Amino acid sequence: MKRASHQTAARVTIEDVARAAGVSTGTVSRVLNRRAGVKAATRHAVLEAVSRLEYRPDAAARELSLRHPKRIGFHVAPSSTRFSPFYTLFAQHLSAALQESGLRLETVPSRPDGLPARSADAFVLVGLHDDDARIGYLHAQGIPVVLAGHAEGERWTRADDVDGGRQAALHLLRLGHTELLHVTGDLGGQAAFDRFRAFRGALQEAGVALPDARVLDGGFTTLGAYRAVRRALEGGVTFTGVFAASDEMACGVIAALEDAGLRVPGDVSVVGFDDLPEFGDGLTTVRQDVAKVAATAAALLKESLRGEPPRSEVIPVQLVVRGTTARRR
Amino acid sequence: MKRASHQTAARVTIEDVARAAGVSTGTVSRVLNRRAGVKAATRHAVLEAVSRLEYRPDAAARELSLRHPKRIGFHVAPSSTRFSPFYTLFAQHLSAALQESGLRLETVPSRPDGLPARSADAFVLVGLHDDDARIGYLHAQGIPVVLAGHAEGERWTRADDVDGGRQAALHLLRLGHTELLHVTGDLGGQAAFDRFRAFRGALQEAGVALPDARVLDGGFTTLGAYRAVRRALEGGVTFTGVFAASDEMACGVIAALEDAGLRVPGDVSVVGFDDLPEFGDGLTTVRQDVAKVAATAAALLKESLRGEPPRSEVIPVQLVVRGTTARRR
DNA sequence: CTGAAAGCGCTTACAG
DNA sequence: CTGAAAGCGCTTACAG
Repeated sequence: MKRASHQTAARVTIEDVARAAGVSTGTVSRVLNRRAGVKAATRHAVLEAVSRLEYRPDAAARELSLRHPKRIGFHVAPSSTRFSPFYTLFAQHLSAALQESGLRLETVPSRPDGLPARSADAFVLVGLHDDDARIGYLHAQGIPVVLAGHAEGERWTRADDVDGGRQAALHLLRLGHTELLHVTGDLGGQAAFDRFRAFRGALQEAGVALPDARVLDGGFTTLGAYRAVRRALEGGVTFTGVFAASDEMACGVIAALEDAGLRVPGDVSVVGFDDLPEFGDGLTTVRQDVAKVAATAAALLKESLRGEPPRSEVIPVQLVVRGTTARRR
Repeated sequence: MKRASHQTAARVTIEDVARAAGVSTGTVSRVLNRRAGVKAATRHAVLEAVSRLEYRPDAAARELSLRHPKRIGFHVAPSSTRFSPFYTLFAQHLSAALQESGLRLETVPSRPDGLPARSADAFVLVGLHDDDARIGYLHAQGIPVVLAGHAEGERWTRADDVDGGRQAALHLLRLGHTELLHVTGDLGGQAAFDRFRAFRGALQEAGVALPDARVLDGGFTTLGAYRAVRRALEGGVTFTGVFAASDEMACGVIAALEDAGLRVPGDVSVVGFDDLPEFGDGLTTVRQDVAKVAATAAALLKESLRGEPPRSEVIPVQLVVRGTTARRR
C-alpha cells in the first residue's frame, strides 16, 4: 500500500534508512556509493530498507557535501543536426535522470575542428560515427566517456538500430512490397548506417534487391527527405514501400508523395523511425525508448565516475503499426 | 584584475561576504533575498562586498536549506512545434539561468485541452497567442506565470518582434526591392503575427503594397516554407525579396528558390529571423538575443516567487546583414 | 534592525 | 568493518 506522495509529505532521509536497517548513516552512504568494505549482510539490510522505504537521496544535499557538483558534458557531433527532436528529447530525459543524482548536464559546443570546446567531469557523446575522434581526445585527458552509439571496449548504449531496420523490412515484405525505397540519414553516422545496413540485409535475405537508385540521402531532415523523394519521383524511380530512417524524414516523404498525387498508404506504404508523436501521429514506425536509453546512459555515467569497468547495453525497439502502411494492391 | 577562476579555486561563500561587509551571514542572506527590514546603509555595504568579491550563491546549499526545490514548469502551446530549435535553445538557456538559483526547469506536457498537464511552483509559457487560456487557468490556481510573449498586466518578456519585422522591411526597401513576399509562422501566435504586422506596416508607410497572394503560411517549418514558396512560384507569383519569420523557414525558402532555378541573392533576396547559426550560415537575418530573453524570464520568475509586482521587458533585436540580400538589379 | 545558532540531508576522514 | 561527528553553504526562527 503506497501513501500518496504529496509534495509536502515528509521525505524519507538517509537517517530513516539507517534507523530501519539498524546501522549508522555513514554506513548507508557507503552502501549507496558502492564503497568497498561493507559486510555483505549489512549491505543487504541497507538495500532492503532503501527499497522498502523507497528512499531517494536528496541531490542538493549530496552535491553540497561533495563540495562541487559533477558536470556532465553533452556533445553532439558537428556533422549532426544539433537541434534534431531526438537529441532534444534525449537530452531532456538525460538531464532529468542525472539531476536526481546531483549531476548537471551541460551542452557543450564544438571547436572548429569538431571536438568539444569545453571540459567536464564526464562526457556523453551523441551523433557517433566510426573512428569518432572525440573518444580518443577525451580518453587522452582521462575524462570518462559514455557513447550514445557503440564502439569496441567503450561504455555505450544505443537503441537497437539493427533490429529496427530489420523489422521495418520484414513488415514491408510481409505486406507484399518488393519495390522498396530507403531514405537515409547521414550514412557517416552509426545510427543511419546501422538502420540502412540492417534494412538492406533483411531484403537480401528475402531475395529482394535494393538498387542504389532507391537509396536516397535525406540528411535526417524533413526537407531533405522531401526533396530527395520528389527528385526520385521526377526521375522515374518507382516503388510501393518506403523506410525512412527517422519520423521527420517520413513526414517529408509523405508530403512529397502527396504532392506527386500518390496516396499513403493507398499507393505507397511508409515506415518511419523513432516514434515521436509530433511527427505524423498516424505513422507506422519503429519506436525507440528514448527514456530508457537516457536512463541507461545516466547509469553508465555514474559508473564511469566511480571508475567501474566499462559495459554496454542495447535497448530493444518495437515496430508500431499504424495508418501509413497497407498491403500491396 | 581578475583571478583565473579555476574549477578548483576556493569559492567565495556567504561568510566571506559577511566578513568583508562587517555583518553576519544572516544579514547578507536577508539582503540577497530582498527581505524587508535591513538598513539602507548595511544593504549597500553588503551589495558592495557582493559585487567586489563576485559572490555567487551556491545553488545546492540554498536548495538544501530551503527544504524543497522550487519547480518551474516550461509549457509550450500545443499549436506550436514543441521541438522548434528556438524553444530548445530558449529552454537550455533558461534552465541554466535557473539552476544557478537552485530552481529546476521541468518541461510539462499538455492535456488534451491544451492546458499544462502538471503543476509547478511557477510557469513559463511559450508559444503565446492572444487570449491564451493558460494564463487564466494558472492564475485561478494562484500559480505565478511568466510569459515569453506579452499580455496586459502580466509578467512577460519577449524579443522585439515588432522592431524586427520593421527592420527586415526597411532593409529590403533600402536595397530597392518593392515586390516583396512574406512567409509567416502560425499567425494565431504572437511572434508570427507581430512580425507580420510590423513588416506589412513598414511597407505601407513606404507606399509599398503587400497583397495577400504574397503572404504565405510556412507554419514555422522548413518544409512548410518550401512548399508554400514552390507553390507560389508555380502559381506565377513574382517577387524579388522575401522576409521569412524564422531562419528555418528562410532555409526552406532558399531551397525552393534554388529548385526553381532562381539565385539568392542574385535574383531574390532573403531575410530570416532568429539568427541560429545552424540554419544557413550566410543568412541575412534578424538576430534575437535568446540568452538575454531567457535570463530576463529567469529574473521575472524569481520575482514572481517573491511576490513582487509584475513588470515586463522587451529585448532589442538586431539586423545582421550577410550574404542572402543584395541590391535589386 | 541584526547577530548567534540550529538545521537542511548528505559524505568522509577519524577512531576504534 | 562501522559509528560518531564535523562540515558543505545556505536560511530562518529566535532573541535582543
